[in-house]
Amino acid sequence: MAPKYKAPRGTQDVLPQDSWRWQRLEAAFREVCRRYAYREIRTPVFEETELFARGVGEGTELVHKQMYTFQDRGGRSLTLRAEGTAPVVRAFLEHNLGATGGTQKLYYICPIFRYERPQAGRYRQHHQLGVEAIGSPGPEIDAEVIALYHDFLAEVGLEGAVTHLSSIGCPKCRPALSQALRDFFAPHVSEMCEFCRARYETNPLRILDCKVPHDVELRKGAPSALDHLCDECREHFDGVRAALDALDVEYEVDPTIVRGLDYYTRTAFEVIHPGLGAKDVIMGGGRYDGLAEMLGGKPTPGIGFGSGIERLLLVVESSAVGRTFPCPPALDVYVAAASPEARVPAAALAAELRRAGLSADLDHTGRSLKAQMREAARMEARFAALLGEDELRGDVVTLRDMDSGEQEKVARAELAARLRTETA
RNA sequence: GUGAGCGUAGCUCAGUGGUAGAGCGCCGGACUGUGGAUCCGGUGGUCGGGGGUUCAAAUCCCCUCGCUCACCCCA
Repeated sequence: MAPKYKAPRGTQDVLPQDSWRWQRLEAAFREVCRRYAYREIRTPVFEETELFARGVGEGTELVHKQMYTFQDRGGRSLTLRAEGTAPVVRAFLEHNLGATGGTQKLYYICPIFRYERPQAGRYRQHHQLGVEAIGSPGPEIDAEVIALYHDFLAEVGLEGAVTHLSSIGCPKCRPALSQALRDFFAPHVSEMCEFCRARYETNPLRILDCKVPHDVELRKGAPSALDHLCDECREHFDGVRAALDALDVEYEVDPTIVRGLDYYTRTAFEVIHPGLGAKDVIMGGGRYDGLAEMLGGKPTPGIGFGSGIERLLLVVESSAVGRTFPCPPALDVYVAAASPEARVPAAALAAELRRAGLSADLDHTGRSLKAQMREAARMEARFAALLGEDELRGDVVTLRDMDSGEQEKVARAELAARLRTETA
């Protein structure tokens, strides 16, 4: 016990017995992105600190105290990717991806770093899969992005997720909403929980997101974010709803949705999956029409989402989907040496089978035949190929079906072809 | 950043002042060339780390690190 080194706090190793789930999830996402014609973008794992500070917002919790920031040897301030959208928009601007006109549709699967206290479904290094559609202001693209995610969940086989949709307005209509909320809550400030009293000052929208029962009571009849949208934002929101209906995407209108990053405008959405403790949001996203301009580019609308892979896997493992996920790949054949003299020929046989496209393994530690057979069973090998004195003399192998226990002698020259048909 | 619970074998855990244990796993044997069943044997721990109290500490006290959950916030 007490090994000298452990993975840093809030990070984790994905071990071989788990990594196949990651691969399965990522493959499903790539497949759905392919159908929707989103193409992968890979950005650096660190960026100039300024990118996040500017793009995400100086006053946000994320920038204020959650960034992994360091100085490199040249004195530059760099920050591990704290969030998925700003780097993608930076790359979009840097390489002038908008030059071709139309919408740039991009997806990513990458690690995200935030200095937070870890808990269920929250890590200092976690991984997100997400998309960004840059260049289109219309509500149709908002609906497409949400539909893509729904199709992804269907591809994974996950049920029970609920999409919450709202609009948080634009810089033109948001001040009116904040003022309306302050007016409404002003008589009740002293009754509210300590956090909501702070929210009243900093961001009254967040009072709508509070879970304290008394505060939930207080906000009955409170102004809704959706009631104070300007005409353009209202029209856009209605357009998103109409497009979602046309695409047959189910959702709930939820005006309590709040965004933690400054760049969000208009459409905001979250996908919730219940039964995972306090962290039940598996996907969050929205529109960011002002971001490109904030980063020094020309005004370019955009929308996207990020979804936490660790949380998705938590949901998958606690639901029936775990059973529908394909099992880890079984081994085609385990080559067992019945005697020390057979070990080198066994290695040669394994190499031959591998070159024929089969997955084959064998013992490298000189264990007994019994132990080799145990290992074959543990690895869920479809077949075991036994090689001993008799087999070497007759240029054959004893082929054992690990499920039925039946075995027979097969000419070595025919083994690969035989196994290929049996395991096809 | 705040609060609570927990750190004993690879895993799950028992042991609350007196020689560190069980089950599972792993290795071997019964079956001298054959897995998943059974039985037998074996391997395995600076009891998270440091300091203190005591004749004696896994056990009591202090500090520290880590894990877990919750708050804040978020994927």
